[in-house]
Amino acid sequence: MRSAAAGNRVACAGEVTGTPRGELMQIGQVAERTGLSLRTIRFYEENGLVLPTARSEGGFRLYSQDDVARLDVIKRMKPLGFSLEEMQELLGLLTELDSDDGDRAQLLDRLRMFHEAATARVTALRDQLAVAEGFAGSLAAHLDSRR
Amino acid sequence: MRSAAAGNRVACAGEVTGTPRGELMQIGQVAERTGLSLRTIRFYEENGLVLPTARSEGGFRLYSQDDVARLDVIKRMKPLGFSLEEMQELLGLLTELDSDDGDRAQLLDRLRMFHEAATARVTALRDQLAVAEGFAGSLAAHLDSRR
DNA sequence: GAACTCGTCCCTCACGTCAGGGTTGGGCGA
DNA sequence: TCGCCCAACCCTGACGTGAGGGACGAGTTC
Repeated sequence: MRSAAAGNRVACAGEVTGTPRGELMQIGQVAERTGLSLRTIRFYEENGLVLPTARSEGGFRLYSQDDVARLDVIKRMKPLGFSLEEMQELLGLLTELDSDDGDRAQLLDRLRMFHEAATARVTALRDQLAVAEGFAGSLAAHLDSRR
Repeated sequence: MRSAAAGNRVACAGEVTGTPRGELMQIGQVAERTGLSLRTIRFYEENGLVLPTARSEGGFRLYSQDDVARLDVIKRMKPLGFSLEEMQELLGLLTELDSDDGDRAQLLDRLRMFHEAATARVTALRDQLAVAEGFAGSLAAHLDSRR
């Protein structure tokens, strides 16, 4: 299905491979880079998580390198089981901290709460892992005894 | 919410604590024991995972010790991310193996496949945990540097 | 009569999937 | 050089799914 060769953009002079910095890419390329599905990327936009930097004349979404970075952050957050709403808040928090304009102390406080939630989720994940390992082990035991 | 004290069954003579073996309990007690919600237990029944051993005259679900054991198995499977359908199959498999009647070799083969799937899910969980730890760590780093 | 349970209904979340149509840009004929 | 075609890509909108959550009015049990 995915025919990578049939790109509709000819390589410019000096361009070696992939998309050069400063260029915008459309959703398919972003999906390839991030490993997210088109639907997922659009869904994140619907929910205000990552808005494409631009749109083409005809309405195609055009993403910058920064947009892709945001998507990567989301991808790294996912195993923590945060809701989209929480991810949105955290993303906003991080960009606000980068461009210092808000109430620094309050921002850091909120960030600390996220960190607490994250570590809590990590221990929950560890517990889940232990249960999972236990179950897999008991399956193995069943197999051994019934051989 | 969960009022443990308000049991609607009076203790019989000779009964010290909890529900004695051989007795049936209704859904609330089962929920307490398993840590599953009433809704979840009913949902599992709807999907053929755990049917109550009996019903009261008036239609209350009545569960045996074995039923509770099945629910516990499900609870232990959950972190592996199996679907309800898969859990149903695995439960059936196990009971078929206990009461030996079917094609033993084939049953064991299917069990082996479950074991493989389980170990695969375990490694996936480990990966997720690693990502989660990484993210939590980067949050901590952010906090440190912005202090 | 208080606590418990029943079945039924709609709600949520994070997407998947389908349908039907529009856009992009290279290539080709004229 | 202009126009058109075509494949590949993309759009919106709507409905479906999995695993339950929550509420409700009525019935049951003790």
